Amino acid sequence: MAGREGPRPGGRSARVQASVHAAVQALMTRMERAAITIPAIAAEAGVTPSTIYRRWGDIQELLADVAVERLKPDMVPIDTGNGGNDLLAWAEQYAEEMSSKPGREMIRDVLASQDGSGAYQCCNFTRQQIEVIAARAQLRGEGFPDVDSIMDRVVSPIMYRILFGEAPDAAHVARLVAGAMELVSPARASVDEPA
Amino acid sequence: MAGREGPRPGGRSARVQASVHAAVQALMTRMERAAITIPAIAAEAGVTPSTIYRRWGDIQELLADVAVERLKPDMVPIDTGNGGNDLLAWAEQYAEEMSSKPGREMIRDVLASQDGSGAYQCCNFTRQQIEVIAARAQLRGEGFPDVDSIMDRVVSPIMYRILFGEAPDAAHVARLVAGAMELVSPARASVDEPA
DNA sequence: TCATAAACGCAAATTATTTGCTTTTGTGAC
DNA sequence: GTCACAAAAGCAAATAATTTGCGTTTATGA
Repeated sequence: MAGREGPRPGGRSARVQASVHAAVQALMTRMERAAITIPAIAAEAGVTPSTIYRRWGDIQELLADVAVERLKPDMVPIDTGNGGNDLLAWAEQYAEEMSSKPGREMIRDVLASQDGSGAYQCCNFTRQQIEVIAARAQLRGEGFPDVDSIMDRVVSPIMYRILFGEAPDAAHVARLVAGAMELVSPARASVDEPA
Repeated sequence: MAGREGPRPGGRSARVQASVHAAVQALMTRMERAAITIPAIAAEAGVTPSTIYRRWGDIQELLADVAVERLKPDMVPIDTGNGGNDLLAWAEQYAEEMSSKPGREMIRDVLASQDGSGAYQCCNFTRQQIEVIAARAQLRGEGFPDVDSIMDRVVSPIMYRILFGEAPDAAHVARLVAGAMELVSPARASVDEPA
C-alpha cells in the first residue's frame, strides 16, 4: 500500500499523511464519494495536489489507504463465555457494519486499489478477530472449528452477499454460524454411515 | 447499469455501444488497465469522447458494463451424469477463470461501479449456472442442496479468497464442494445426537 | 413523409494530472 | 551542536481529461 509508514515516521511526511487522511474523512462527511477530488482533498488538508499525486498516485490508492485504516478493528470480540455465541455476536456485528453505506464504500475502496495488499490486510484483520475467539474457546476446553473454516463458512458468505447481492439478515447470519459450528459438533452424528 | 439497451436498440446507439465495447476490449489486449482512458477508447471506437462521458458517466461505469458482458457465461455446465461431480467440475473451472488476471480485473471492474446492478447480474449468472446443475440432479432423482447453500458454501469462499487473499487451489475447491454436498447426504449421520 | 426527440459531433471552457525545478526539513556523520 | 545529504513538499507551467453549450444527424411513430 502506498503512503504507509514512510522512512521518516516522526516528521513532516507523517504530518502530511495524517492531514490528508483526516481531510479525506472530513470530505466524506460533507459530500458524496464520487464528488471527492484530489485537489479538494489537498485544499482541505492544506497541502499541494502534487504531493498527493506523488505519494499515492491516484485517488483510488488514497481512498484504499484510508479505508484500510478505518477497517482496522478497534476492539476485541465480546466474550459471552462460549465460542459459538462469541462467533455469532461477532458475525452479527460484522455483517451490520459491513452492510452499512460507509462499510460498503470502504470495502469497495479497498478492492478498487491496484495493489491487493489492502484487501489482504483487511482479510487478516478479520482473521485475527476470529483467532481471538478461537483461542478463548480453546482455553475453555471447548471445541472450535479451524479459522479457515470460519472464513469459508461465515465470513465469505456475508461478504459475498454484501458485495454481489443483498445484505444478509440476522437469521441468515445465525444459520451460517450454526453451519460452521457443525464442523466441531455435528447436529446429528454417529459412528458410521447409514447407507 | 448505464448504456444498456437504450430505447432505440436497432440504430446508431447500438452501433456506438458495440463499437465502444469492442474498443475497450481491444485496448485491454494492448495496454495495461490503468493506462486506458476515455479519450483513447473514443479514438479507438471512432467516436467523440463526450459521447462516452454522456452515456456512461465515467470510465468505471463503462468498464463495469463491458465486464458484465464478458462475465456472462457462454456455455452450460458440463454434464458428468452426477450432480456432485457436475458441481465440482463447474467450481473448478469457475475458480480458475475468476482467479486469472483478466478474471480478477473483470470482477474488480464490476464491483467498482457506483450502481450495484452489475454485481447483482453477475451473481445471477452464477446462480443460474448452479440452477442448471441442480435441476439436472433433481431430474435424475438425486438429492441436491439448495442453490442458496451452494452460493454460501462454494461460490462465496472461492470469490472471497480471490478478492481478499490468494486464489483457492483445486484441493480447496474440492473440499468446499464436499462440504456443500454434505448438506444432502451427511458423511456420518444417525437418528439422534450423541451427547 | 414529416415532426419529434434522443443521441451524437464539435469546440470552447473548465478542471484534473503530470512534471521540472526550487525549497524545506528530517536524518545521520562528524 | 553543526553540517552534508537525501527525501519529501511546494510552486508553477505544461499537458491531458472532463464538462458543457449548441448545432446536426438519425431512429421512431404518427
